[in-house]
Amino acid sequence: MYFSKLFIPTLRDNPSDAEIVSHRLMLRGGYIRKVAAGIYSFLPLGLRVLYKVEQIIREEMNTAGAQEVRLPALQPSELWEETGRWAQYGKELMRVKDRHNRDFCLGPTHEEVITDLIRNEVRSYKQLPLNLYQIQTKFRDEIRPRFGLMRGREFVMKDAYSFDADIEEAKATYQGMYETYQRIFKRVGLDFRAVEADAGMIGGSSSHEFMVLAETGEDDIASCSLCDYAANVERAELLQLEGFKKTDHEEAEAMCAVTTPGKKSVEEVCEFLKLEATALLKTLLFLADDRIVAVLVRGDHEVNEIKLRHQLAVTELVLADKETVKRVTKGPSGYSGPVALKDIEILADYSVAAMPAAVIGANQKDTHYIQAIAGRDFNVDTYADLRNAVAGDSCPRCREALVIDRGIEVGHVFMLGTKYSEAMQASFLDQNGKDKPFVMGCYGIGVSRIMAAAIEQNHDERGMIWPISIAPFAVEVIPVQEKKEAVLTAAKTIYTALTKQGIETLFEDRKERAGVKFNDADLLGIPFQVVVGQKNLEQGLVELKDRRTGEKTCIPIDEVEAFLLEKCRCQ
RNA sequence: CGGGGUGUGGCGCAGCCUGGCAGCGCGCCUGCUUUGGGAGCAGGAAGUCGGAGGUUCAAAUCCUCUCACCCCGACCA
Repeated sequence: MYFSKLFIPTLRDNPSDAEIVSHRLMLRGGYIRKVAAGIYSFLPLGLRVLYKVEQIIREEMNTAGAQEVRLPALQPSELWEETGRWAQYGKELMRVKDRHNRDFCLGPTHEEVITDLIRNEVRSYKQLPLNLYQIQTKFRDEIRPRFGLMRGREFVMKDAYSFDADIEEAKATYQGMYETYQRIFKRVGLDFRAVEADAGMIGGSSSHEFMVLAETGEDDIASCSLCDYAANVERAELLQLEGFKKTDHEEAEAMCAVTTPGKKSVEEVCEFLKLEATALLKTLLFLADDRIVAVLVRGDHEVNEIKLRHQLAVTELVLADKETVKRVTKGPSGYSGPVALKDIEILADYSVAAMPAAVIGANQKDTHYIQAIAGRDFNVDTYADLRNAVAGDSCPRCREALVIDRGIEVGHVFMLGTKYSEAMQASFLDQNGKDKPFVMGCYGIGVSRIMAAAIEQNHDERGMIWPISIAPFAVEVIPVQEKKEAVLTAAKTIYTALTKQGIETLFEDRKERAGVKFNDADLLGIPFQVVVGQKNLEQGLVELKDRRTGEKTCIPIDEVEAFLLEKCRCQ
């Protein structure tokens, strides 16, 4: 392709509304343009990358025996009512009405539609197993779309759904998809890690996320420094600490009140009392379905609402508002503590049991208690794993220390079981003529997010550096001093030869100065640049630049083709 | 949803406090020169100052409302 013919509107300055590097570079390089918050147009270069990623996914999914379909983005509310998710999905679901005032939504995911399809068409175990996938635009009205393609309201996703006759087969399918995902992300050229995850809104029994390691990631991943355990922190199980002996209440000092004027937050109280956050106990009130519970965690820990939700077996869980706090604790918010909470259930994280004596809120303005001891000064109904893992916590497998990394979720596989098939009465007849619900799995990949993740992991101060498997072009041929007939002819010859070899090549034919071409080439991040210039050409040489290493080598002009063929093949 | 910030030619910004001809850099168009890392000179086109209302002789500037976008948070006491 000729550069001058392609629509590549590059920008010299950084756009003011792009913060993270992938967003900035995609805008600058003319890959995408914003239409509204979280909604983007893909320009020719961006679309080429998107297609590259899609193609890799297709090839691997097909190899794994999955079949591509295309389900509608526009979906009737009835299907969602069947699973209860019309109500459950909340504001994130983009809802629309047709002219007859009937409710529809723009699909954020397709469990309902696919299950409806299968229950209508599949009757017998002989038609199983079945694994269908699609690559399609999804719609989610995110609370806060951000970071360009990272979290959009409209984005491209590959979603697959598997149907098996029993749990064992479904597990094998799940395992197969897990391995397929490993291959996909490897081919795409990402440094990633598969981690245990919570199933969230999709539901199901087990799930794994595929995380691209990057500082700008929105998730925290806990992984063991010794064994291969890795999990999203919202999922990572924490063990009850062993070997702790409860302080002898008789010998311990009695609890007493101290004045802490205006000190509400953990930091303020710590600073005022000259204590570490580990000596404090936070008391949080939650509205869990229709009851109120109190949760205690150490000052430096955070309550994990997902774990709490599982522990309480409730669907709705929100932190209590200030009014509720006042009513229940009879004290102002900021000074809540467990002592006076006689009538409500009190849960505490395992780590609380290991605290000898703690500072707690006194349910009175400007007052905290010190030397408070669980079991003596206040009651704890249940100890459980209720907090997020932090660096240094023990690995649940081998007890070594966990480390925390940031990650971008690019894939997620779920073992759904019969959640959707039962809710929607999707069943088949087994060998014995018995009616059984399908055992399902579902498998998602954020296709457009992969683009962003790839840039987050592959860039320098000059621009993007695409892995060759998803680069919009493999090679860019750049003639300089192109007024000279020989230079232009030589460059064109190389371009034609490379293209003939099936190497996707961009020909920089613009009438720009060399500096402009070089800078734009580096910005666009095409893996190899072939620079054709007068001086080298006189000696039968051209310059080859590796965008990643910045290394420049002069090679004989008639070896360029073979050289690049080799490079493109082995990368 | 709460907090903070920003809207001025295509892009990046100044001007606003203290009201008085709408500016700068880059880009764009024409011409000449230049040509291996974002050229020089000359000429030129291009802006309802996010929108609505108000105050005023006069509003980008002051007031009110509103919309959009970005960042932080998601009630972590």
